[in-house]
Amino acid sequence: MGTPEELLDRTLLLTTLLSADMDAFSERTGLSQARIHLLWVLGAEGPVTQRALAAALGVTPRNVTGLVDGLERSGHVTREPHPDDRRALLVTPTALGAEVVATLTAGHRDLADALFGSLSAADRRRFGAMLDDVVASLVQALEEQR
Amino acid sequence: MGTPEELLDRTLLLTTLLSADMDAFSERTGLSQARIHLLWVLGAEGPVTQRALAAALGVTPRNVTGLVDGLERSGHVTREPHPDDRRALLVTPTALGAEVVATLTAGHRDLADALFGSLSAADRRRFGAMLDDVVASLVQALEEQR
DNA sequence: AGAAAAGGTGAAGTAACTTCACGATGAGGT
DNA sequence: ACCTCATCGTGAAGTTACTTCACCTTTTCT
Repeated sequence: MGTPEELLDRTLLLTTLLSADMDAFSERTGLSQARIHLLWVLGAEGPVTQRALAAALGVTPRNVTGLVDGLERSGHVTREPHPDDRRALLVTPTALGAEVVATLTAGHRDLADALFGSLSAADRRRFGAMLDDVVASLVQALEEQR
Repeated sequence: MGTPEELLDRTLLLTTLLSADMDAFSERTGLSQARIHLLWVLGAEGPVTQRALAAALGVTPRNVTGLVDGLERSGHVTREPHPDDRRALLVTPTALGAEVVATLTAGHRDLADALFGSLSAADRRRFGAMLDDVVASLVQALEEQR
């Protein structure tokens, strides 16, 4: 109990569970992970160009075209002309899209409370500090192997 | 600093980084995530039927057929007849496949050490305990919302 | 022996990705 | 003004990971 590998496995278990949580949301809304992710970014950044979305999502611009196509069909976003640049389009959430975003952020908050709300402030600080260390180690490990 | 939401965000960052690490491995080996996952299970369980793989991976048996097709083409596994059941096939790693599995488990160990090796035993225990609590909370949250 | 269940695959379809080519617009230098 | 070059989005074509449904073969159960 408490070996590095056990900790890693438990962390990986956590990631699978988190992804299960997202899948549940996905099922409830009928939206794919990719489209939810796009809406999430849209909620954080407000109306943006597809190019910006591609950068934020880490995918090619061409792929964003397809995702926006789907979200437009399902009535979650619209493509508005960019006021200053006639090449660009501003992807904008509709009322329905904004509603999903609101549900999304509410779910995020609820999940955070469910997971960490019961911890004492001191424990949260300790956990956060350790998490930071782990993240830093991981970033370093990633850079080294490249 | 240290609010539940910040902790969740940092945890999500950790999952992103872990997935980046897997992507890096994927790139190095030229194998997709799905095929690596299959090989990983194969490494843990030894030669098994496709049915068993489907259950372990949480996908349909039909999908496993396709994944094994790919791994067979790339020379990582073979389909051996099952000694007791002529319907079934035993997916078996080749020498190349076994090598990838070995690299995989070595990478897993190295990553665990890189992330948690520098922590004191007491810290590891504390972190593990908190991780357990968080996982338990998450499991409960998942059950409630269903 | 006969029915039902289990193992694997063909066929067909969806979604998320990619690269490459191309048309339209914007921006900078001369 | 003009030409070049970068940038925004999309059509075309292809890959991979998935799904469901139908089907054949073999095992298992009564």
